[in-house]
Amino acid sequence: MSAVKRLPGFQDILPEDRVYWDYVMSKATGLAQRYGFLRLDPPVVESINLFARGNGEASDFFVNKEMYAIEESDGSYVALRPEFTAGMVRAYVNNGMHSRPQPVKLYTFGPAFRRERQQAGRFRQHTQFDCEILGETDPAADLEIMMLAMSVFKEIGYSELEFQLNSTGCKTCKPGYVQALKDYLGDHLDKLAEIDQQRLKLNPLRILDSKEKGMNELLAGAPHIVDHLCEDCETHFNDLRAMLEKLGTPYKINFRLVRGIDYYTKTVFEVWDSRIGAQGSLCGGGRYDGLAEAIGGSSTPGVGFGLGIERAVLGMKAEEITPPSPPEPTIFVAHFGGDTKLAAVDITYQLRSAGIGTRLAFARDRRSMKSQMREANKYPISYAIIVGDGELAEGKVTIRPMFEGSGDQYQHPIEDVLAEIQKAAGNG
RNA sequence: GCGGGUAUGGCGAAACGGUUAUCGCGCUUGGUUGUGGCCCAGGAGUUCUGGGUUCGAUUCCCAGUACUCGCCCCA
Repeated sequence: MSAVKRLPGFQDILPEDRVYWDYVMSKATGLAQRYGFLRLDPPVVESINLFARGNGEASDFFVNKEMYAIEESDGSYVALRPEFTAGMVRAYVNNGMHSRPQPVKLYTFGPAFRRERQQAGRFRQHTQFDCEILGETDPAADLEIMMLAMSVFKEIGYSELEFQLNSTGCKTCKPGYVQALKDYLGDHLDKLAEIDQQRLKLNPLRILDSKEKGMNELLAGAPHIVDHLCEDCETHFNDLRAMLEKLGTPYKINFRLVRGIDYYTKTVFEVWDSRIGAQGSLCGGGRYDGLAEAIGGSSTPGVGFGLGIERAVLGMKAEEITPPSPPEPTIFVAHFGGDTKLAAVDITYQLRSAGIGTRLAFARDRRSMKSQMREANKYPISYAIIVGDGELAEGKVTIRPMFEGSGDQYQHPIEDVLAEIQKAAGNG
């Protein structure tokens, strides 16, 4: 029988990779806290309605949107969350967080699921760092979200970062723009790929980020949404730009950056690694002033971003950023079984209780000292404590320094081993 | 759902239409009785599966499967 295999699109995060993850997560957490965000973890599973929201037949929706849906015994559907924002807003609404000081600034970490085919950096289970500011319309909140997103990468050590920025308008001005875009593309139907002709009917904004050939040329003459914004959206956009410029933060207006669903409003942004170019999108976010209402809450403005840890780690490796190594035991305790093993166990737990990382040699029977020392040598051990019959009879153990340029081994009274190691390790 | 690429021991590679398929790393055992890193000797691999071509295939062809990259979708 062949071994059970990991599901396609899912991954095992091995110890060597996990240190990258921990690094990203510690930087992100530290920044979020410094910005005054509080952690809130919504559940992994939510009602399908949270994500489907009146988009016609729910089953079509979650099949089309590659969602992991589970049928309950009463015939209703629940889903593994495909993203965080909806759950965060639901939590805000359900927990009456509008009665807290506004805005409410929240962050979280966790897995999200999309039933999609695997490609570079995209998995069926991916892990996100997510931040939201709820209950605030000030573009300074948009700025805060953007700066927080970029700062995570900056702190990790990314060197060439910039924003791609656009506005997606609001229910007042977006329809007018969509019509203008449709009119323009309708005049050039013959130049549209089949897939884009489909999109023209279903979701014309998506044509803006089409990957079909010739789109750069065709879209060069297309209308830009920033020329179609209503007064409110235009002011918001300009205020945000003024703040970015005040901070000297590089950004490019990218009229092809869009959101197709209508509860998205105003700001849309991505953080790009400008060295990688068009494929360099590291994370994205934006404003969604219509979402709370769409899920049945009272109108609450919101802005946020989600950052995929996998993508951040991939970039770290590309940038050759090495995360710090986790602490490892520096003391090794070797023995020869029998009474020496009992003494070794005792010493090991004395050291561990004192907060000293210690590795005990395992051996069901007597094990050769060569083998034990070879084991110790595989780890960053600075002192080996050897509990031998001879020393034990005299109430002593051997302490053998193992770091480079260390001195000779020596014997030391067993009852004083902890103090001796504390002293030696303090100097070493 | 659609399309491209790749499939050799834990990992990275090599080889050839034909006797026991090679190397490095790693793992593991041992090198006299209680001691690391070097060195030496030994140990572990049905060349993804199933067909086909052939006297004979790991090597050629086909299918399947897996992995991978891209498209669709991206809240």
